[in-house]
Amino acid sequence: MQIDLDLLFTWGAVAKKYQKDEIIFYEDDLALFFYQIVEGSVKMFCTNEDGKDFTHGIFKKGSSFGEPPLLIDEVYPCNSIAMENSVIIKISKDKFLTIIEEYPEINKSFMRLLALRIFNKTITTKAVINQKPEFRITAFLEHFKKHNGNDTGGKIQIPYTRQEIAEFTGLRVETVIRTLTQMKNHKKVEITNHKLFF
Amino acid sequence: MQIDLDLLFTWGAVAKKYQKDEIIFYEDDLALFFYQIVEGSVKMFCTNEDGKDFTHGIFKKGSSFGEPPLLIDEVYPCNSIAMENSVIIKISKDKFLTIIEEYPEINKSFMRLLALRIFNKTITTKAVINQKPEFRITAFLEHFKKHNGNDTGGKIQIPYTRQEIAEFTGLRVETVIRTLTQMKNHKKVEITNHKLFF
DNA sequence: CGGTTCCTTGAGGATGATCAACGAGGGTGG
DNA sequence: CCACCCTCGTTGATCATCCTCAAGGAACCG
Repeated sequence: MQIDLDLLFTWGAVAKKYQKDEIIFYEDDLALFFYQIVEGSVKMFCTNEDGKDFTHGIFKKGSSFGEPPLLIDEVYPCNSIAMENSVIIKISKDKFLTIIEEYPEINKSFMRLLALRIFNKTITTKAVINQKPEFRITAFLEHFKKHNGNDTGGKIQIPYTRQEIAEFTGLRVETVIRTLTQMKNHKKVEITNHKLFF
Repeated sequence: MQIDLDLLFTWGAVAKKYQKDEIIFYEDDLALFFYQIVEGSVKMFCTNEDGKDFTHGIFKKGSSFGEPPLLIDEVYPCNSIAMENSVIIKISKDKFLTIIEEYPEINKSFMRLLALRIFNKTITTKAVINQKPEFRITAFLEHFKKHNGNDTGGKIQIPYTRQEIAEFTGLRVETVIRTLTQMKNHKKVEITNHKLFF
């Protein structure tokens, strides 16, 4: 979703700069603000006791993130971090809740956004529950392509490192590498100069 | 969420009986109706190519289910099945969308429901991504207790079979059994007469 | 060209899945 | 009341595979 910036500022929002790798909020923080990315990108992730990160999602310019806990007086279930130098607009929970009550169009598109998130999480869960690495990776690649692909049907480059793919799929780097090598041999992906195409 | 039954009937909803184990909708069906349980309970699940089921959620009397695809013109990502003889009220997508536009209170509580679903799915994903069976099972048990527990802090009986726990956690029955036995030895659960307490 | 980050490979081990078999309980019908 | 069946719980042995640890190579950038 994208709420108009002027509208947000009218309601008292402020923009804040975050450096690359700066944490925006931590897991277990109480949710107090609505965040929308003006410039840059943000990753939501959590770390388990083994020190292994899992990426719940990446949000780009124009997207909001971390809204669900606002509506149910909950704490954040994961951390969020700026993946590059970013500008993020924030507005207090109360004002955000007022905005989605006052503007029917925003209300509708926000509701659709939530529905889409649930839908995507269901798909992700289906993929991640599957033990086979190739299946998980393929699901991730398809999801990426669906949301970022040109519709020509041709292969597109995947702009993530093996480590990042590992964090998206809940696998280890080495497993990702070995699985991608197999997939390359089976012509399911292309790898040129270590760059991955799907 | 619970929409008032009279209201739903006023808008043209109809109630339908489903036998135990009857499928309500299939994965990949286009979403055309809003469903709310009047009597009985419903499971959303999907089956992977190994024939292993994963349970995405169980919905009880008073709950609605399968709403997200309605809002985004999508197909269902999983199947739904009546877990017992049930009565379910259904109303067309268009009428449902009108209702949530017309009634601010319903709109708000529906939005909160969606937010809660996202929140819970995030928690579930965190648990399921963790390879350790004990962690996954504990997360499941805690989730169950949180939503069904008396607040006395005492142990409650878990009304699911080992197979059902396996389907909730993405593990195999034998693994669930062995893990539960270990947890019993470590006093993390109680097992009396094969009944499980947490 | 030195450092950093990312990619790759190999060997070994841990562990969950799989397969097979049996036990336990509850309900039903004779 | 008992025999039977059906579902659920349990156990053991074996297998497949992902993770782990360790090492080195390739690309990129100042």
